[in-house]
Amino acid sequence: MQIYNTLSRKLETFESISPKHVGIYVCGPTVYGPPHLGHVRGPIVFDVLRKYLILQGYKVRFVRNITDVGHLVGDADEGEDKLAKQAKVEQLEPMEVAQAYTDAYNSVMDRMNVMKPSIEPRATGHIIEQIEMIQTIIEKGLAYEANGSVYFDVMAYNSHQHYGVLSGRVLEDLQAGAGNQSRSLEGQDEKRNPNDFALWKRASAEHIMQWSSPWGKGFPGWHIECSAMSARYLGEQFDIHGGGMDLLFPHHECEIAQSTAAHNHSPAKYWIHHNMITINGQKMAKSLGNGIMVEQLFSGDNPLLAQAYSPMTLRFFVLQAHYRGTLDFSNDALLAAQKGWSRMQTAFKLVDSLQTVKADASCNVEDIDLGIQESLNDDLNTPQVIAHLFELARRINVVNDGKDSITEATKLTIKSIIHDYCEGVLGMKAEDGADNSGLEDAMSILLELRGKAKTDKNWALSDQIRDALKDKGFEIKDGKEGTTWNKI
RNA sequence: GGUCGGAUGGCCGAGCGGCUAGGCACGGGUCUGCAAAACCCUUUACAGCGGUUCGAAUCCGCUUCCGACCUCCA
Repeated sequence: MQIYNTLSRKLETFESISPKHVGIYVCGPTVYGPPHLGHVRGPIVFDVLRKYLILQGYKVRFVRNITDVGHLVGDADEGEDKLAKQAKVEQLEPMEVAQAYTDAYNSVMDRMNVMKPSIEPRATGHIIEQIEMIQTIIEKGLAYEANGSVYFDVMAYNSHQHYGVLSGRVLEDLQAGAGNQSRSLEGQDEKRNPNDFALWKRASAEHIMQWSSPWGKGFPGWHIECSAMSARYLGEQFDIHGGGMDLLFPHHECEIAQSTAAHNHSPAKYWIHHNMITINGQKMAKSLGNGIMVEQLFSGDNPLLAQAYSPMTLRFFVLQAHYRGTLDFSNDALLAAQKGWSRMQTAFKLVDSLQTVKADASCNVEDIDLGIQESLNDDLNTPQVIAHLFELARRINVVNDGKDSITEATKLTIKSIIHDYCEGVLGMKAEDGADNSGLEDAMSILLELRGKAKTDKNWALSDQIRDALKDKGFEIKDGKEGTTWNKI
């Protein structure tokens, strides 16, 4: 498989560090608010990657953290701890806030059919590991304490290593630009160099979340948690580190610096970054007020939405774009995804009832099977995979209409393509009202009555039944072999 | 100001030197009491200007727009 490595800015052939085992670390959410659309892309993309690796026979350990240590809020909020701030507003304990939003996040992940991480470590549960790692870095002379805080010494590090390998940033540029847009950060004057970043921050008295450390009461810096937890669960060197492009700098750059400082080598072999979801061409951000909560999408309760969309529609929508490009969100785009996914599902449900022939079948499906594998191997090109699946749906329909024929073997291949790639790798599972118990009987009575009305050419009545059922969410279809129904 | 990405048909989105995805919407048809569903057909788009090439949406240069990031804010 070819995969784009941000570290080299090139497509590389994926080779796991140890045979048949893959370690993946993905930066998880900071749980200080309900999940929004932007939170959804990364988990889906890396879920697909994980599932594809599993399909290829790899044993995957997938670690996704929960950041429940609040970090400093930006300029407007006077450096108050994010979680602590929200806690005051809501009159809750910080950990209660973190727990509630962690649950909300995981619930969304479940509904979107994102596999649970193998390990889901919390930052607050790994304070000791973080402190130990900071100590190691200090011992190596690459960090220093100042007034109860510890900073990473970027200049010292850069004299032996390259600070900027990942993001392509040059230290001089950073300094040059620093005066321009940079905010006035607390404790800036304690640093030896403005580029130094915090490993540990001294906590002020009103800071709710704080821990004892060799440097006094405080809390860990933003970047150190991922370094400490990935090393703890995946080792000092692991295969894949994933995250959003917005984390590339400074977060991932700092992770590399910290890990390299502590362990003498770069932590991850492949760095994979997905692009952002935009609304009207702009990144979704709280500060821009254009965020759509995932719950709102599922309920339709947002001015930008004409209706509610299902979790699988969202997933399909995300997968219809390549992970490295931005994806522009709109109601129309979601609607298109919903209709497309629905059509594909309808066709795939037909497979079991397809008639087969012994020989001389006019329809074959090998090319699709191969095409999908090629697309997946080509930097996880899910839009192409979906295009192939639509072609498969088309062929199924043609066979179903009796205009083409397939052998039993082809039918099995079709089933395995759907099973392995659509349900498996893409993680698209059928969505219909599973709870139809008793409904069948009631419905057959209605349809019988309607059938009678039709025989009597009482169109008014038959249409009335059909329309009324449609209002309630049941669609009636008159086919050649009788009438069928399904939940919309 | 610095760094890095983009600009593709009505919309969303692949493609990244020749074979010109896919979905949705639109139009025509088959089927149908009418619908729905399904199938078939139709529609040659790549910001602008130069250049390289037998050949460019794809490579190079310039221009114009747009976006992301720039240190404690996924």
